[in-house]
Amino acid sequence: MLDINFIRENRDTVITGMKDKGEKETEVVDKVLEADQRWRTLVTKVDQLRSESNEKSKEIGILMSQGKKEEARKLINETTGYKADIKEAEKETEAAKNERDELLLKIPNVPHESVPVGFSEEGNQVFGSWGEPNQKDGLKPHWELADENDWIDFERGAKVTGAGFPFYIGPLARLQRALINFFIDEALAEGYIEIQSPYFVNEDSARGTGQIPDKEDMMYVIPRDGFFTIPTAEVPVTNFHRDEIFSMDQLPVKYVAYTPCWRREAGSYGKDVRGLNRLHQFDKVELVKIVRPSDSYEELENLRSYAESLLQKLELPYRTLLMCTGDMGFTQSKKYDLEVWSPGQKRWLEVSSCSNFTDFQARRMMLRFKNDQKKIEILHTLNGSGLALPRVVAALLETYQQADGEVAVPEKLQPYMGREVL
RNA sequence: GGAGAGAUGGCUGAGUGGUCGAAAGCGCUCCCCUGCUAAGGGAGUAUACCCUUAACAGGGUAUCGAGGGUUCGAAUCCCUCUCUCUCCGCCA
Repeated sequence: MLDINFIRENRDTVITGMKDKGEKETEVVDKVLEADQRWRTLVTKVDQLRSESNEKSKEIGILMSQGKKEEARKLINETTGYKADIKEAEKETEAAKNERDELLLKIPNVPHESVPVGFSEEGNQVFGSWGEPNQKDGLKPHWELADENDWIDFERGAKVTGAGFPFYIGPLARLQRALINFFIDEALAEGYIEIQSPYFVNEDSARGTGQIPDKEDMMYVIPRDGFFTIPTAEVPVTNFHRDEIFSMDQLPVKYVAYTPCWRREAGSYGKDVRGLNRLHQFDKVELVKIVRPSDSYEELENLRSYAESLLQKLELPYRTLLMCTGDMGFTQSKKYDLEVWSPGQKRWLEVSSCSNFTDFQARRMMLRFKNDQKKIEILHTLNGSGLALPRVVAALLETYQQADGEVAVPEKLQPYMGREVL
């Protein structure tokens, strides 16, 4: 959610930002401003009425305590009319506020000036790359390797739950556990605090990080209890500090959290969803930062390069994309995607997405801090995957497959696996 | 799942219809005093929003778990919900 005062003062910037993100209905900006103006006028009116009414009530109180019943009664009769007036004005105010807030939720975060303008994948810029993508023919895709060795069971997963809910068996189950531990240990060495979160969240939390109303359909719902299964640890972990005010010495806050993630992925199909490329349940180690506004873009670069370092340590070639305005999310101001090379499929697979949300999430969550002048300010939030497991596993299997049919274990993972081949 | 108790400011804790955004204590900040330390004295110390102001600041409204109701007036009375604690049951 953007600051209404920011919109008032930067109407054109907001509209340009919306257009750059591919949002057509930019007239909401003026509608918001209109509703806000109406609300302000009404608030002033309500406050005025309440003030008068309070004044009279206070007088009545004084008269009563002095035993002047008759005068008090007279005043009570005069005051009765306020009730209806206030109620009426409150109703209008509430309506205007709701209208304003609903419209406000439809306005996306403004892209940072360093973000390239573009409206599709083509607009993304290759920010950097590492390693040499293996273009050799004849390398097997991970699903073949997994199938030949009975490492992943998609069919039984489909029987037990549904498509996109695979079982991992034997060495592959262990490989996932090794990756989780490896990722968490690396983050701890970088000063992140490990945190374990609930896997279900309530509606307020989903709203806080912006899954509602923008991306409601991505989440599984548990209607009886009003819960959503988390699509990413970002949701519970960022909401952890909802409604809190930090002091300067508590910042920045850095968390690393491993959780499963559930995504409905409605509308996905084709070769994109083959094997481990796209699942309804997957494991991810997530990094969340809560930082001072002045530091957030620098922190984004740190986050990006940290995520990159993980792929380097696993010796998996990758490239980093700076996402263009149109391919970034509703809530982000700047975003990098890390894509690992999949030699068996000869394509890039997204394994991490590092984003700066500036104050967009924090405002809705009332996530604030007291600055040097003891003034309250909204914080900035960031997050990034460090990393998402399935595609790392896919790239790893395909990259480390050997002529003899075995799959080697990357050196850094060997202590976690206790062996050199899977 | 059954029975009971409770929810007040950073913390502890008073307050059962009127000048209560809320006593007191603790903590914290600033000042004074004291050659260090300890003790003492004074002032201050929630959040959101609206209005006025270039700004400093000032005025107003709301908030005592949440929402609704009664009343001229609610922390205080009524209803609903949530959460916490104790006991019983069940259980990884």
